[in-house]
Amino acid sequence: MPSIVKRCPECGSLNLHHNKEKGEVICRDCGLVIEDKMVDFDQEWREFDSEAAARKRRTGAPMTYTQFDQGLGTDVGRKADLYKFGGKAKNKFFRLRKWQQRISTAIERNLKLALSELKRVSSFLRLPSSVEEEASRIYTLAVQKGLVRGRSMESVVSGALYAACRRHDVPRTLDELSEASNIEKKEIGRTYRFITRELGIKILPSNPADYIARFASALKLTAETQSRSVEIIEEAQAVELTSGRGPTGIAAAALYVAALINGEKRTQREVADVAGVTEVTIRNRYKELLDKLELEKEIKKIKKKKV
DNA sequence: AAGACGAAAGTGGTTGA
DNA sequence: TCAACAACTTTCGTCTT
Repeated sequence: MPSIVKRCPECGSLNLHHNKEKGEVICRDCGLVIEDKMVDFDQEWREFDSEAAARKRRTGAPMTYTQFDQGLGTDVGRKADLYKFGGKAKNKFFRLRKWQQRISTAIERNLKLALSELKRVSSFLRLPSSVEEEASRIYTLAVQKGLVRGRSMESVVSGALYAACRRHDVPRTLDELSEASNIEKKEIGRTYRFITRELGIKILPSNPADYIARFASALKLTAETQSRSVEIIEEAQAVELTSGRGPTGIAAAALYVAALINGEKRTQREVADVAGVTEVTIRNRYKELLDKLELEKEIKKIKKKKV
């Protein structure tokens, strides 16, 4: 596996975790995020072994959904699209394909615009190309199913991006999407729910720990605090403290506590701002954490030290 | 004076009759 | 379709550092 970074600059460890989906390299020993905006080295496309034909076709430049005319046009509805659909949806898909050929020019126009908007937003958020690719694919499917009708193109783009982020465990908050696209948070959430439902895309609730690296670096917290807060989240999950709660709130509270314990206190306000939740939510989660976990002693220890 | 705390009322979405 | 409900927010007064 090609990698630019060989050693953790913080602790010198060679035990690095290269997460290509997130575009991050993390040191397994000290938790330092060494590179979080790296290039994605992988092929953007996976081979699906059920599709021998698709493999044959795949010579020359890689097909990509981020370019409206490459592999699209009258060729929309390639078999690779079907890999996540069942038999019922397949028939539908073939019908749509026929349709598609008739109105392909209109769709091409739409896609051209939409995909450039998608690129703009995704580069604003510095998303890895795998996510951009996925979002393009989702958007393309949405257009083919006519889901954009009655909705603004931009909001569907944002919804597709949000869904792609979630699928790749590289979650961005709705606030971030909203800031990047100038679409209201509500609207993005609405279209996100709509298109994932209509396209039958299953998305698991995101893991609070996925937010830690980003929040922590925004708050300039040390690697120890980071890994500490991930531990806290894991403990909390073990006691079922996390289900049904907003993942960002949990991440924020864990980070807040970890910072407190490690003597790098940040105010609730600061943490709340980067996590996109309110102080109240942090307090609530924080209180639950103290109740259920054995953290009170540690915090008291810190307090005594100060006095 | 700033930060932390918590009560109360409001919001938008989900669920179940 | 509507009401109950959970999670979260906003707002605001009070306590702590």
